[in-house]
Amino acid sequence: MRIASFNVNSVKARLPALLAWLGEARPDVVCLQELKCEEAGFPRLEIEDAGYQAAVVGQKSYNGVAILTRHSLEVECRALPGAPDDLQARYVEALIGGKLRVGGLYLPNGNPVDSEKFPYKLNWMSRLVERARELLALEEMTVLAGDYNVCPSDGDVYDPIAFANDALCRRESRAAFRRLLHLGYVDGLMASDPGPRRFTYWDYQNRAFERDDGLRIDHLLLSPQAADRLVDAGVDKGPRSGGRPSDHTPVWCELDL
DNA sequence: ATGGTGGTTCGACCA
Repeated sequence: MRIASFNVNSVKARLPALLAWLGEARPDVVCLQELKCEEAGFPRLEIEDAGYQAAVVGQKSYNGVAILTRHSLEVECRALPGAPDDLQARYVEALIGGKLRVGGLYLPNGNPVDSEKFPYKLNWMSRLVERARELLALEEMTVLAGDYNVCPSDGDVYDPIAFANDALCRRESRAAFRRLLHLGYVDGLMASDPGPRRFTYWDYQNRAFERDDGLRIDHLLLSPQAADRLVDAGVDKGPRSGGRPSDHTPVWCELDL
């Protein structure tokens, strides 16, 4: 079972590239972020023609997440618990094939750090830690996949000094990410394929991709039951290399179920 | 020193 996360930066603008990648990579499950459309505008027919069911949580213009799968799909959750007045479309959770739980998330960016956006990010992360704790108690195979907007360490940043005060690298952001690891979740890519410069995002500006000036901010966190089944993981730079790319590229892992 | 990219949406915000 291959599970991937892909921030598409508009599912409509990325539809040809997304369909091409689904056809080549044929993942069993894909978590998408930054759909930038409401559920009614999601290209459901085209995705279904490619062989995927979709659980979609959207909003106009910003954010938006989905879980696509070639297997059975039961939606468990359409928002992160703990803030019923938070209408930002950033979390969706589903049971895949009746045996794998997948949470797809788009964590707030948090910049600039002196605005209300940074405390919103930290509050969102606290709620994610609580949900992750609840899920751990179920003792299921679970994957929390998405754009975390956190570089866990300086090795995940092409220029750590320039990003030292960025919301993606701040001590508070990294501490909250580590709380997920301390609960017992495993960083799938680091467990299977560690090493420097495993970036998943490159800015559109300054030829960042060509220079490999990137960040590792897209992550797959595995519950112990899922981590015990981990056989491989990687970053697929193909979609970032093609025409009209997203600024992110997919990260994936394979579980032996 | 400035602006540099791209998406949504049509001025400005977000990343």
